[in-house]
Amino acid sequence: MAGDVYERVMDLARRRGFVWPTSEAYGAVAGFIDYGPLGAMMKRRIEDTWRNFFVIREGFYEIECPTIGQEAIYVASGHVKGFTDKMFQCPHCGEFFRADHVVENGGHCEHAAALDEESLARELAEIPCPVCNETIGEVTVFGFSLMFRTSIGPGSQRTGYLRPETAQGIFTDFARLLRFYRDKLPFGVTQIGKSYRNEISPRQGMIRLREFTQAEAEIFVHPDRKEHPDFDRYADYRMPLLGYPAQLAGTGATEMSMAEAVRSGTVANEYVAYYLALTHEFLMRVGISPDRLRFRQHLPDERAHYAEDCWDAECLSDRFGWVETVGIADRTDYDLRAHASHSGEPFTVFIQYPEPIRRTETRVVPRMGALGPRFRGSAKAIAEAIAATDPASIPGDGGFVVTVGGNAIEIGPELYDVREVEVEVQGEEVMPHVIEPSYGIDRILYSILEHSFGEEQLEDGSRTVLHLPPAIAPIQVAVFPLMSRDGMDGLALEIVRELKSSGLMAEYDDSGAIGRRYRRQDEIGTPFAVTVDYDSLEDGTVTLRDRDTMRQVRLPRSRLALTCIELCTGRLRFNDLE
RNA sequence: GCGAUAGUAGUCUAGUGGUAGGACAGGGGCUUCCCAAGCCUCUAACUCGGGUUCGAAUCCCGGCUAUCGCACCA
Repeated sequence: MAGDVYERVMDLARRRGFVWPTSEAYGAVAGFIDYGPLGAMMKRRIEDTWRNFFVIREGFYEIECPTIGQEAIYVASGHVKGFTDKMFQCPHCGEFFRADHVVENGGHCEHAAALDEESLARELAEIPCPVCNETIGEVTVFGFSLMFRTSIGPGSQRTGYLRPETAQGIFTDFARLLRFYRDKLPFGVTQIGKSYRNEISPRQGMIRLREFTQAEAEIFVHPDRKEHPDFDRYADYRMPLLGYPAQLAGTGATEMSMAEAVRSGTVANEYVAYYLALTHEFLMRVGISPDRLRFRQHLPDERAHYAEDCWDAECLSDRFGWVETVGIADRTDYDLRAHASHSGEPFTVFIQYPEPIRRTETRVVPRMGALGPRFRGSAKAIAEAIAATDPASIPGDGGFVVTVGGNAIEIGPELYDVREVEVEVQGEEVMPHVIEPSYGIDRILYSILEHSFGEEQLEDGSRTVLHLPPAIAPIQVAVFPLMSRDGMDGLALEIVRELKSSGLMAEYDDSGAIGRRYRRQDEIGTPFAVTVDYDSLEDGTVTLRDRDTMRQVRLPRSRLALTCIELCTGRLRFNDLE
């Protein structure tokens, strides 16, 4: 068969209804895909497995925010400014360039990224084009935003953006989420949904999409307590880690336990290590092959300046090489701090001390008995101003001036006392740090297809198989009558109904020879096939066939549904039945 | 985005300025059958738009998509 693995996998995906180009009736659009019947089913199963890990097991409730957000959110998050490239087109040769890069390389300016469009255009006028070498001359510099922009409501009064990541919804809901979790750290919140990036030139199939699905968890932790309360679960979990020193030295990944990884400083803290291991377990569960999976630490210049540590789970693709499918970062308090300063809301948690801290402070205490008669209605405001005065700023002779309502008021020593006061501090406001595991569902789904894709030579011919885990396979059980006569078809249909009512996705097929039907199901990854034959009519047994080994066992129909459920949930393996 | 190349049933492919053919897949039947068997039969295509021409799937221009190279990839 022609083509590389990517081509053969995508051909299968199109033909059998996993993924195809969008809106082909009008010509497809690059960077957008449609999930067909089997793909949508498989994607949902991946998402449900993810929910099982993060929502059910970790207890991080899922929320759902709009995909359109008002401009202020993305001004605060830095996307409006940082997610834009200033570009221009050479009027002579038509090439597009990053304006700041050309200006910097032209030697005219050292920090061109800080210049506005007009200044960049002025600088560019004198510079030769890097491609055609003509002096650029008069040119327009425009911002190319990777965010899709839209307007909210009639009259285009309000700018909105399609979210470039799901995370911001969780950050902007922080105060309500904190209350939901009853004001305690740590807590985690998840969201699965579409995000949008207007990529300049998306050309890697499902790998770089303009609309894609993210599954993100934001875990809010105390900045000084990055020991994971459940770290024991993964302390001895071993997996290969490719830290940045190893990348710089050109050595390979080192296998180590998570406890060792934290102890040796390879991974910054227990939280990051915990989610590295959880991610490893998750990816294997959904069908990523462990020998085509690695965890790579970001190099210091690759990492965002605020991130304390950042790792990517990368899946090996035959065509694309190592593809980033999951990012796990300790983002510190960067996001919450940004939203706090832009919104004016606190974005902090009040952490009560185990014991209140008592200390003595020197305070200026107003004498209300003297202030009241003298200042009457203004006395309260003046007393507050006096109390707020720093005792150290009061000159030796005792008099000072406070400003209340724009009026300077002379305060004599008879109006206040300076004395030692005992104060009790119950706790402090803390801005949590954020641990963020962020999963690219589309890339994971593609990687699973590629990793599970097999073309096998058999004694008589060949077969194409997707070795999908049963929990991910779109269809779990196929049911065939050996022949569609003598009541075998009726019995098979009855079995399909029974399996479906047990919650399994079952499919009936009586078309063509039995071998052909097995092949059809192999190709879409259906893990199990049930065949109804003449014996079934006699004694009520059926055969159950395993996709990967092509072996069969015979079992009574009465045990079929439960057996299939146990096989699909992994409580039972097929060779336990043999 | 720029440049090069390409686009024929679901898939692969033949063809060429004058009737678009095959294989596989798919549907219906026959066969009665446990790993793509056989026979009959049916469905189904020239990427889209414009131009040249008596006539265009074929030649020209443009769009779209794909592949490759360049640029881009927070």
